[in-house]
Amino acid sequence: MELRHLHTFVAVAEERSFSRAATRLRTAQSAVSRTVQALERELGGALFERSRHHVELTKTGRATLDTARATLAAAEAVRDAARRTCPLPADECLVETSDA
Amino acid sequence: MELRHLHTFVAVAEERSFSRAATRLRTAQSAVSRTVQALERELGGALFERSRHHVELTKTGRATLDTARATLAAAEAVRDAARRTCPLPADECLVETSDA
DNA sequence: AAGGCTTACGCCAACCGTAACTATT
DNA sequence: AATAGTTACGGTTGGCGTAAGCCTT
Repeated sequence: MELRHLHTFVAVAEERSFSRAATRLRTAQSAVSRTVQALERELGGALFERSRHHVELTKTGRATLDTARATLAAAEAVRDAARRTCPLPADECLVETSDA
Repeated sequence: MELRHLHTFVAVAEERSFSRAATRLRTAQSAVSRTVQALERELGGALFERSRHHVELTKTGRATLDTARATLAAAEAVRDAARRTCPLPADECLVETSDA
């Protein structure tokens, strides 16, 4: 499981559409389809019900969505924490931030 | 940024050693080195001070460690949520978990 | 000189986009 | 028949392991 998978999953869940998610993510529909499939395989359960009317979350999908969002938010917190400590563009911090 | 990066970062931080982290992660030292470098580049700041005595966290590294752990825990929560809803080995849930 | 982090190199696996296919409305 | 998701295919990218390099102790 990677953040990329979760990002894609959340996009599809919110758009309730693979194609709209692809547009939002600026990628091809096939990539979205494959990424969701990979995640479903890894988690051992379908996340979306594709057949009947349109795309909707399965029970597993609904149970997973909140934690997926929380994970993405946590990842953003990592970026923020780093940025807060080292707000420079790059080089000076990369060479040495050192300690207090 | 991917979960793989964070996993490696946390391992190095806990072992305070790239080589021991590599052993723990069952991978080569060079892979650990490259992964940490990639994360540092993306976050825009060094996470470890490698030169003086041994390997130790920089200020940025310390600020980032907790959120990195939280992200990994959140990712585990995703797995747990899915497993809880769909506790089967695979196929039945993959075909259709459906809703209530 | 030995241990440990980094860089170079070659290989392999994974991802992506295009395009063809299938199914549903 | 048109829209939407999946599968196939070829190309590119990225990560890993081995091995050589470099620096510190």
